[in-house]
Amino acid sequence: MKKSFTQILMDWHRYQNDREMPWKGEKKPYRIWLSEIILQQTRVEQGMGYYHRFIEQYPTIQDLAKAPDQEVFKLWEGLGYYNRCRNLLHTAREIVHQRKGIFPDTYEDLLALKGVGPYTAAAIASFAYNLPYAVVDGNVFRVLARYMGVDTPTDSTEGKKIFHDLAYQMLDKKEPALYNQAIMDFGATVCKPMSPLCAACPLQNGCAALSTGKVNQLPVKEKTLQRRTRYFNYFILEYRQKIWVQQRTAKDIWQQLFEFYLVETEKQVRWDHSLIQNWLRDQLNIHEPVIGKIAEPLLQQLTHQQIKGQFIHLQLKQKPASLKGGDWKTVAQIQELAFPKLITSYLSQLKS
DNA sequence: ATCCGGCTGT
DNA sequence: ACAGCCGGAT
Repeated sequence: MKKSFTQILMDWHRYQNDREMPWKGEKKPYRIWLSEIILQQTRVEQGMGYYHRFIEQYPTIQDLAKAPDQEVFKLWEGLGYYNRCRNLLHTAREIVHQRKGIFPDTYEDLLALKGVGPYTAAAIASFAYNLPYAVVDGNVFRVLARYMGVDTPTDSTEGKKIFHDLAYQMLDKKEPALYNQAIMDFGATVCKPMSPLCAACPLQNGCAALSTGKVNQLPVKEKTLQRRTRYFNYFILEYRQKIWVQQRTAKDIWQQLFEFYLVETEKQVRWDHSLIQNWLRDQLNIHEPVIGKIAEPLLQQLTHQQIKGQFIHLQLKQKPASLKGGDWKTVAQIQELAFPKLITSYLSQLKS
């Protein structure tokens, strides 16, 4: 009897999969949920350290729920997609306060949690409770698209349905947790996006893409994202050992993170002393600033935008009355706040 | 220097 | 349908 896709995958997982992750085999829903939220849009290697720090600092969901926002954001700093952090806190508090700390244990209830979509609900349902839900993530799209030779775009409405149906069809209904882990690990280590290991692949015999030479063309995506460029000019305003910072609250990138005084411009500005002086005088009524370092612009690539960030250090002789919405903080206070990567990487390169 | 991969909320 | 980050690979 020929072995099925599912059986081959399960055998590979059992005998050849040596990918280790700290949450593998984990059964506590809190830990599984936490690891899945951290791993959304994030590589395992990058998320690992964050996972350990979160578990150490917040061993239970009660610990997380009672933590101050700012502390959690600081721990999340650098991971990106800061909405995930907001949703993480929201959901922790909801579970503790509305559900007596008891984690939901059905797919529908999991899906209703903020920050939990179909993928994460299926992951928690299967890993924590061994319920028969198939995860559909980028790995699953890739493995199924190649093995089955499906060229329907994965980001189309039709494609989503096709791949969900296929994923459920292939799921090992008796061992959903093991199967889901198997297919994702397989996609990550064998059926990789670039240079997949087809020669050593246990599924090579039945692979449609391999036999038609289309491995490198699958999976298909229909949308190519558009990027716009924005210019963020940060004035690092210093007055008596304190620096002015504000929290980002607008409906924009980096919500709830902190930043220095921001001047956003349409185009690259070539800042020189007279331009800076005029700008400060006209916009903030600041006179006779001591202009320090004018750093080279830094690039930050976001999902749909490219940020060109420039930092300019200024020491002020008087406290400007016209600054609104922010605060003067000491360096020690600033270290407690979470900043976007653009800013933390600028600050860290300052020291070195 | 540029490209690529990775889910959820509105 | 579209917007949100970062690191590693190329």
